[in-house]
Amino acid sequence: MAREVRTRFAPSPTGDLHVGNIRTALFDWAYARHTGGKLIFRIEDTDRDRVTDEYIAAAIETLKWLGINWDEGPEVGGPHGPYLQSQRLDIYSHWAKTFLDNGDAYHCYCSTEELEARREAQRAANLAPGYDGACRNLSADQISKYVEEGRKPVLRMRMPDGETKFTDVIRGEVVFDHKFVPDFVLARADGSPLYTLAVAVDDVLMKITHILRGEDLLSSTPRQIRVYQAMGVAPEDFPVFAHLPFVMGQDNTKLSKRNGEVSVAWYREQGFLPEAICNYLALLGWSPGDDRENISMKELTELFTVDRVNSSPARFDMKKLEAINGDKIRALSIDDFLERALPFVKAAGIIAGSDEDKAVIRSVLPIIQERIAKLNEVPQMVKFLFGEGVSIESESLAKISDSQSKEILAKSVAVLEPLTTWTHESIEAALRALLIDGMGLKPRIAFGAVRIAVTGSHISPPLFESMELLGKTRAISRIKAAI
RNA sequence: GGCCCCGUCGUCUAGCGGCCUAGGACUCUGGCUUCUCAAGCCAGCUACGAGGGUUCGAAUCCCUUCGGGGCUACCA
Repeated sequence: MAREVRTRFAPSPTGDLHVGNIRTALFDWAYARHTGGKLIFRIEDTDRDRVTDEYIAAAIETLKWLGINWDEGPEVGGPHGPYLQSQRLDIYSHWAKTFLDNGDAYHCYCSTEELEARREAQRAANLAPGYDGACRNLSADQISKYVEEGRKPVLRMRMPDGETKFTDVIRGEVVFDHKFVPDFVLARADGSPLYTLAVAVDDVLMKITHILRGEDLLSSTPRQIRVYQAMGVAPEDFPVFAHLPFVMGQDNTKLSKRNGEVSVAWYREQGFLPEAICNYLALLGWSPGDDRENISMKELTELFTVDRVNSSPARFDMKKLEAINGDKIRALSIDDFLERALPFVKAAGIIAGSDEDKAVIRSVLPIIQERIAKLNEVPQMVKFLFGEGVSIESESLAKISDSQSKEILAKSVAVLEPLTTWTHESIEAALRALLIDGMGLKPRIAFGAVRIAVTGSHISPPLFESMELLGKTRAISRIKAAI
């Protein structure tokens, strides 16, 4: 019987979770859900100088917001916890000692300076830089001499001669000659574990069956496998590896803070919908195989398979994200749209949040829904509905300063004031009869003037609907004010 | 430098030997629609990095080359 799939997302939160992390998390999640397996969420915080509690909390919050949930990990717990590596130090110490006792690992007394000097020499000689094995077979005398010098040893894993061969689901068979995989450090001189130790130990102990991660970790796979072997794991129990292609920035290097917006928090603030971000990211390095591009989270779990993941890197394209975001916004029900838009309107200081204010926003949402691509555009579109008067943008003001515009506005007031029913139909009928049929004006000229007077801008939601929502009194007084 | 990964329109991709004079999406350009802006609809531009093979036949397989990226820490 096939083992139950157990994937894991194991970030090292040294900052806000970024787009690349999320793409990985999304694939891990989708694969677990697709197979009916489990997603384990683990925090790799062995380097506590760089990982803070704030970042960890933010990572959890971001994942939840995106709709990525986990079966084991922080908050939910699980049978293989704890899920923060900083709380698993005893476990790593145990294995470090075991490796040392078994001779799989050894103490290395070389200083950082010595190592660096030798690496430089290797590089200069066109050799593969890496640990030269100086401390592999130290005699008792040498060791005591080093100890007397006050040197503190790091724990280094012994890489035997030979090669490591494994099948990456995305890249096929990959082989690394150990000549290019030097003995690597497992634990610092102070005994604290490094990623190389912790990641492998945890994947084994947490019974991870599939490791989907960034391709930058491809070359560290032989080291990880070496640890599995030292732990006594049988080859058939090794996890399956799948190294995901990078998400690249505009300059075609791995997406980072330097070449694009990477923080998911930033995208959230800009008004991108979580389902749009996930949909877009899912399409970066993966496709369902047909021409579908609008994919919900549920559909993703149904369609996602690792063998459909691309091996080549994908460039992040903000334009496409915006297009998808616009589609998702248009697909929202009005109530849902309202809930999502409200925080942006409040943050802009347009409303305080009374039920009355919400009702006004809700009334205008249908006519602006297809006009925005991001939620942060909502405030600008709805603000004309608040306040008695309206301040007219300077650029627009110039367009209604001429005498013809004044005439249009004045006559408009005259036909609007007698109206007994104030609906967009009645308003349009009155204005059309006057300006288009009566005065023979071009609609864009005639309605443009009224639009500026009423909304304060030459760009606005549909005019007649806007006037209806604004109410007769305010609409007319604004027109008068502009004359 | 060494090792590894990657290479289809500007971008994301479909394609896994004939269905490809290479399809879709985003972008861009033009048009239609139209009260502005959008949305929508239609049309157009633009790609198999190069060179060798294998084969009746290659975007698809192999080799070389060029190009891009990653790794090369007591970071992850």
